[in-house]
Amino acid sequence: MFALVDCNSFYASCEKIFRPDLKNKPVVVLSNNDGCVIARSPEAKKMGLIMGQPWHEVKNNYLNNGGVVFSSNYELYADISNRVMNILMESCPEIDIYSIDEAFLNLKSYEKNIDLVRFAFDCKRRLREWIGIPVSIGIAPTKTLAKLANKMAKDDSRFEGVVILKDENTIKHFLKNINTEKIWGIGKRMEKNLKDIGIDNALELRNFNPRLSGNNFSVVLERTIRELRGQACIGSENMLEPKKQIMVSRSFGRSIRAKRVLREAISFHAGRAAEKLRFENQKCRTVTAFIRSNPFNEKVRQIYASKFIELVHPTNDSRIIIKSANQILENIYREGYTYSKAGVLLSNFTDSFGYQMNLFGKSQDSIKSENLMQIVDEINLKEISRASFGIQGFRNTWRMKREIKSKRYTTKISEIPNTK
DNA sequence: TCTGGGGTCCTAGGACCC
DNA sequence: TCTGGGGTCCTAGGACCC
Repeated sequence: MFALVDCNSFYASCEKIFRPDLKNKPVVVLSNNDGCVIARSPEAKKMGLIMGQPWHEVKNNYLNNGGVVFSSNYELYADISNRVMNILMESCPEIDIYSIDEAFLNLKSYEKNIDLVRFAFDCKRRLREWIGIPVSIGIAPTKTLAKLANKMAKDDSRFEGVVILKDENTIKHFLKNINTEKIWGIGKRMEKNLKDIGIDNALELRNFNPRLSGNNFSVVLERTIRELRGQACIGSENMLEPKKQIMVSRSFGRSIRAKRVLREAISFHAGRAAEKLRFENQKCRTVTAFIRSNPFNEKVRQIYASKFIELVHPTNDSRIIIKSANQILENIYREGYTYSKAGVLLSNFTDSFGYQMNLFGKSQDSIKSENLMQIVDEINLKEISRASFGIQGFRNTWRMKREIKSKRYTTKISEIPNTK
């Protein structure tokens, strides 16, 4: 059996922890640039706000009706997430952290010896009392079913946040009332394809044999079907798996035309990406950069330009990565367009300990590079100051908007809540 | 005026090889 | 007039996820 523990309206709940005055009030959290709504407290959901809705469309109405809003504060959310995961790990060491706000617990080794209902409510209570985060828990024989059980726990208050799907008949009865699009792994596209051949709910999908149909369905769908039948196909992934790509991209606070400003933004993102790469103990061989116009603005001429560079030697040196990204920019930049976003993607990793060196081992250059990067990282990590590279610029005219951010209550000594 | 960011996996099709 | 068969590897792009 797997348990899926999922935090309710995670970002909004994080904001409420340190603001008891916001209890029972609608709270939403916005994406970068204060662009759209990405988390809504139950009260905000009731007001009809939709996930991903552009903020400017709802702003006035929402605020006039007493709604409270925050820019995203990822430092806070990451820290709260760690605390949640640590507590879960104490309940069940075999944990698979799936995202910032949810984790699968593999209960296989001791499900026979514990009362699942009690286990679930204990977890829930602990997270609520010790951290202040409300969660929903779904337990079922496979991850896909646990996901569905979780959704049910969340949507129907009668279950008090916990749903356990165990015996065959309950599962069948339950699946009959689930639309296919609600299933983990079935998106808009697949839902339509299934509808075209007459499959509308999860039970029908469960009884479907994709191999017998003339349509081309991929192995992904077959896996989902088997999972619905109770056959676990999505195992416990090793959470320590290294990343395969690192992306840093941002929309600009305003539209940009000048190459000079793009250069700063691209350099900044490249530097950030290199930093992340070093923390992963990896080196990359491919650097990709892109710039694009605003796809939502029909009035401007559209452009999406991207290219990549293959490096001869794998690296995580900020200087090389920044330089490569700028070479790409020189290449892809076209005058006369208005740009709204830029980004850098690193890929093709080798871990930074073992890779093919030249005949005579490490060159002086690479030792110097490693030492320099280490010092840069230390300065930034300890917040002694901020070490950056000249080309990354100081003007920051492209920086994003983040006007209503809460404090870093748990990670910054000067921002600790003050209750006087 | 104002519409996020960061990932993974899979597949088709091209290049290349014997 | 006639022009094989089978394989691997890589990449771009699609679909999906939170």
